[in-house]
Amino acid sequence: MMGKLTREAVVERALEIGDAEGLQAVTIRRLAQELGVTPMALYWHFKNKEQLVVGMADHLIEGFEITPDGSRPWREQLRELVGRLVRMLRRHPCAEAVLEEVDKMEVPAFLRVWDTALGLTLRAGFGARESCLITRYILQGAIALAGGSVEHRRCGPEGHAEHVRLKRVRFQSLPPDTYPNIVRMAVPLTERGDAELYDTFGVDLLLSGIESMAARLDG
Amino acid sequence: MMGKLTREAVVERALEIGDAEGLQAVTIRRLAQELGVTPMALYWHFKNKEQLVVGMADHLIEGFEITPDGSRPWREQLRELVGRLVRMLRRHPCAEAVLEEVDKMEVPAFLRVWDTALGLTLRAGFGARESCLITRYILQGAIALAGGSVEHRRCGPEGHAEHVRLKRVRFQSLPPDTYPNIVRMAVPLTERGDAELYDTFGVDLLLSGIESMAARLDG
DNA sequence: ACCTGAACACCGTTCAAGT
DNA sequence: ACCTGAACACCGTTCAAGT
Repeated sequence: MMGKLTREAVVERALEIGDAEGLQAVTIRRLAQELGVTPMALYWHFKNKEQLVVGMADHLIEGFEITPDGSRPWREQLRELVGRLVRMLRRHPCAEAVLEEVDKMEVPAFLRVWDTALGLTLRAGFGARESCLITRYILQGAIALAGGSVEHRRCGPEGHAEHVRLKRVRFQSLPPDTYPNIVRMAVPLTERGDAELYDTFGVDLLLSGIESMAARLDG
Repeated sequence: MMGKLTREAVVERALEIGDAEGLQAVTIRRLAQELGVTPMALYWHFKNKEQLVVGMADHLIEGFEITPDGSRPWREQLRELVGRLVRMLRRHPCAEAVLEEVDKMEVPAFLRVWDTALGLTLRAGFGARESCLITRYILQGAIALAGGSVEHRRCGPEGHAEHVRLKRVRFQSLPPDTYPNIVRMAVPLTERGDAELYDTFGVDLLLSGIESMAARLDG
């Protein structure tokens, strides 16, 4: 057809489908059909479906351009790293699912982020085992937190609004004596467009845990 | 066969398979076969596979027995809640996958936990929107953190040890100039048996973030 | 109420073959 | 090197039918 079937083109198409309809809609056969090609053609470029998802993850994280800088404070750099992760996760509705499904050890770009985060926490004065736990905490935490702020854009913005309304109604019609807070807070629970809160309060929340643990080290 | 095919029996068998071989091994057909029954028999007890996974999630969280107690400090109660979540997640290797796949709104036991957490953060003085974000952060964070401390027990403890060794070798054989910290920390990165660190330092990490944000409210 | 049998529409993947 | 065709073993699910 038009142009060549390249690895990158496949991955980008997969991300489009995933962002629009959820990762479960990304299927070898569906992907092949949309690319005007036979399903088996994809097996030339990817060993199997798992490697395709690895490719998607790598494409999402690639280009974060983290430059470890010994002169800047570690908090600042860690915050920047987390901020980029969070923003990417909100741009791509399927990113959370991709990063959960994938074996992160197979994703070069993720390993780079991880390595940078490790370097920063070690510099903060944490021990080896604590640093491992902290980096896992912060990366997974960022994914979980930012992922929660995203609804799959199944059918454009109007479908999204409808989806929110439906969810709210379901919360409100729960038995109020067993779920008093959820029923009462149905509105704020379903408000998600609120990107600002995630970028400030959310990232603060993630990092302040680490910072207060670091303060205990110094004290 | 022996005994009746009950909803609970199906869910428990599904959890056994999931813990032993991973959630992707939990299949309607496989489950039916192990229960000595036709695949379609399961559709009498569950509307579809999604509802089966909901049942698994509910069974995992059920019986947490969270009793909101106005006289105890919120930090303490929140810590207890998170501790129970973390311990359950380590007992059940497939719990993380189950809780990620499922729509948590459909899981009554999870809604109870969520409601309790909401009540506690509201009592701590956070606003409605902040409380929603914090409870999402702490529940998702606990899942992510504890889930990371678990390897699927594919083939007993000896297979597990072999799996860890293999992972370590893969870390060590990465290019050291692009992943210096990961290569250097290959050993602590792959040590996971270390339950104690997760139960103490890990939970501290999660909660100290919230506590320091709460301190800013008072200050 | 509880379960079976046969069928449908979908998967991922292999393997030999084409150009 | 890059793609196709046919086939295999597996899914979840429906629907009519049995007891």
